[in-house]
Amino acid sequence: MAENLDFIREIVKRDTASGRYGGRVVTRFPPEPNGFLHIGHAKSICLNFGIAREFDGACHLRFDDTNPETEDMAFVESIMRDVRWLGFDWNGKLFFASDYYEQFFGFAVRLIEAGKAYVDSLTESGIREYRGTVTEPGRESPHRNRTVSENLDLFTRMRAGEFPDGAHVLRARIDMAAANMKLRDPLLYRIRHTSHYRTGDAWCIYPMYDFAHPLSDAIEGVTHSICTLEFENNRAIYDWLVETLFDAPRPRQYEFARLNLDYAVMSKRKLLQLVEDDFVSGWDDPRMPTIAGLRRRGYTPEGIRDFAARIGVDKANSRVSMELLEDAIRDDLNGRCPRVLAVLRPLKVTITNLPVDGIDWLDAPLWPRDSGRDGSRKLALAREIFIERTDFSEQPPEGWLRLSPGGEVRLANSGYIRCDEVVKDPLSGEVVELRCALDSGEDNPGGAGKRKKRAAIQWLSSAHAVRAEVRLYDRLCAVANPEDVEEGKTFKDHLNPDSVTVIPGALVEPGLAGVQGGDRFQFVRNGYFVADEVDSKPGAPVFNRIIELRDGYKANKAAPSPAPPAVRKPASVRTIPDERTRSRLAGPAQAARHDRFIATPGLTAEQADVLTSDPAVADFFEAALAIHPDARSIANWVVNDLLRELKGRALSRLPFGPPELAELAAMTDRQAITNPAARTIFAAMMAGGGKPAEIAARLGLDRVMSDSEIEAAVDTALAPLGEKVAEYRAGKTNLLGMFTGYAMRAVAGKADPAAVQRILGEKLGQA
RNA sequence: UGGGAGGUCGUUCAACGGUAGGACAGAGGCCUUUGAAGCCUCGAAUGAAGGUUCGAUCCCUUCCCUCCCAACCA
Repeated sequence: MAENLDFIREIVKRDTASGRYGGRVVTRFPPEPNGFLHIGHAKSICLNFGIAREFDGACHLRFDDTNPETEDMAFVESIMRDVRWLGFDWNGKLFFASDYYEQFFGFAVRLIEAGKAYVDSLTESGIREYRGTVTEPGRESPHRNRTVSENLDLFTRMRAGEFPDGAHVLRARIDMAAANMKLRDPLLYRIRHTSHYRTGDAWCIYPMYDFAHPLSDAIEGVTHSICTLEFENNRAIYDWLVETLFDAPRPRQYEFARLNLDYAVMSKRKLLQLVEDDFVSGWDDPRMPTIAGLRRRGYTPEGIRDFAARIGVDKANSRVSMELLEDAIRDDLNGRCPRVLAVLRPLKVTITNLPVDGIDWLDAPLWPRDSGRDGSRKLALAREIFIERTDFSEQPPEGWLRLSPGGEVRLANSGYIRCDEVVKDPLSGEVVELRCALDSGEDNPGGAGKRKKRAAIQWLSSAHAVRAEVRLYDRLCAVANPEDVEEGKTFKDHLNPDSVTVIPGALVEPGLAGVQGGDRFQFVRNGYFVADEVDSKPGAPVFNRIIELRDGYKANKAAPSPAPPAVRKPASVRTIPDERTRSRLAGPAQAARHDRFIATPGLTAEQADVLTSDPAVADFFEAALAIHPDARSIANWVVNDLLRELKGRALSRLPFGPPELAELAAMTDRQAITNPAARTIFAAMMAGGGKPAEIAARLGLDRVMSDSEIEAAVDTALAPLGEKVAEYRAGKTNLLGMFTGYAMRAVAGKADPAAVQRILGEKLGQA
């Protein structure tokens, strides 16, 4: 397994090690069957199924089908196909939220019976009004305090179909004033007199995502429920439900950043628009970022999985550049595609020194030399051939390695041709034929020098080449971030009008006439191509360009990309305790205390702010200060160390009090213990309480090393680092930090850092 | 403006208090019967300010910036 795990795998690993779920790891991929999967889902699939695979667990495929209005069996099937194609298997763990409807109903009834859910009869807009806003608390619905029996009666009748859509909803009774809007009595059930693609008309009430999802996870024994960032606020509901309805160990939700790709749109809504407006040929159009589209485009599951691995998993919103995907795909294709010749835009070349009827059969390897793979096919070389129109230039730019009037170029797998004559259409002036002479192609060994460096171009005998349709694809969008559109425009205004180029008259080797849909090749110098699954027919091949080859020439000649817009760095702001700070203080007593702290020698204004932000913290500080009257020292402990630990718990539940902290500070200040030792002791106090002096004695931290002891320790630490020490002495002075780290570990907190550094400096100074 | 989550080379991910590293992209070079592939070299970052520490990308504080949340969608 990889050295550096992403934060989710880190959690899974920790849970596995601690036996939290008895060593079980169960993830799930839970799509709603209302559309096609896209590359963003692939990230999630690779994550969920990948974790299951790596930790010897299971990943369930569960269809989150709780909305009868949008879902369909066809989507279920396409999703299953796509997951399998990507190379994952749910091993029979196939589930549908709709199979849990009866259980869901039972859980809802339990919630009602416990007084934790109620039937609300407000209208949709009424509910919205009562919910409040992000800055104002909501108000309780007039129906919030219905009796249990009334709720039960209403809910049962909702199910029985006695009410029209929208008449009632079931809501969790949580907190209408919660700062987290999601917690303001979230809806659990709504009435929908609509047939469901699986349950038909059996139900007319349907559970909401926030209800169905956590329950499904818990029912299936999911351990790690991994979803995208936009569900962070929903986690509170998730936890509330699994905690009130299920026993430990409960599933936990973790969120990661969804994938955004440059030059692509990823939302189902937008993708649907592209299909409906006929901008693309369908969900599997080779330009679509759907799995079906990528498959038809010729992308490989291996390449996509490699891409998913390369982008990693994190919580930072990001937009991955297309190049990363393309590189992963190209990398995979490079190892698996035989090389063949194709001429996309043919230009006739007559080789004047070849006989009219003569044919040379050349042996041409299918794989590049460095691949180590064997295999070849015969290539016919005749008097009339075609080369790529773009491989000839009448007025070649500097550095041109291809053909030009009077110049020569190598024919792939053959010799050199020299362009003796350019034939043009008298009317249009277009070049229609080149008349060239072929020579053996050998350099003059030891002779008048080697030939000039030349390209080796693709070509095809006109009598043997087979016509093929070739489709070249470019990015769908003209801008990197189509989600970010200016006022009055939509993403459709930024679509690339030239995202596909069809070349009906391309030429390929005769061996490609009978390709099967899905066969992939590298057309030398033109890129990787796949025979189209749908349109390619025996005798009439159709190829999609999967991806171009990297092109050093084009890259060189490309216009320099415009400098990214300068990001304005925010001006730095100095913190000054001001009126705003004071207004945050809870009442005049705190304000008075704030004044007093500011006036206390050794305390900074900033510390005074922090100390008074919570009266309990201020109390703690003052109590400790009374025992060890060094304001600076106590404040540092409280502000830096105590506050950090307090993030997870209340001050009242601290396993020690102000006297212990004061004692710790005092011991440190009178140098009875070293600073590092004090920190170790603090950690021990946090873990289990106790007196600092006793802990110090127990851990052997109650004495400070002598210089000779430190020297011995430093020697030991430095011993295996000879190479690094040499580098240091050679001038790599930033290694000092590393040496200090090793040395500090060696003295285990029993030495004064200053002394360690002094001795270290002496040792390192010695040659 | 309430709550939540984020901010490391151009991009993306590492570094879990101890040498800021990889990949993609970029520049230069080697090699080459693919201007491919491969190989080598180089440039390039911790949002800001304070604080704690021998030492801070990492811990504390404040500020700035970005994203998410007020569907009977998921």
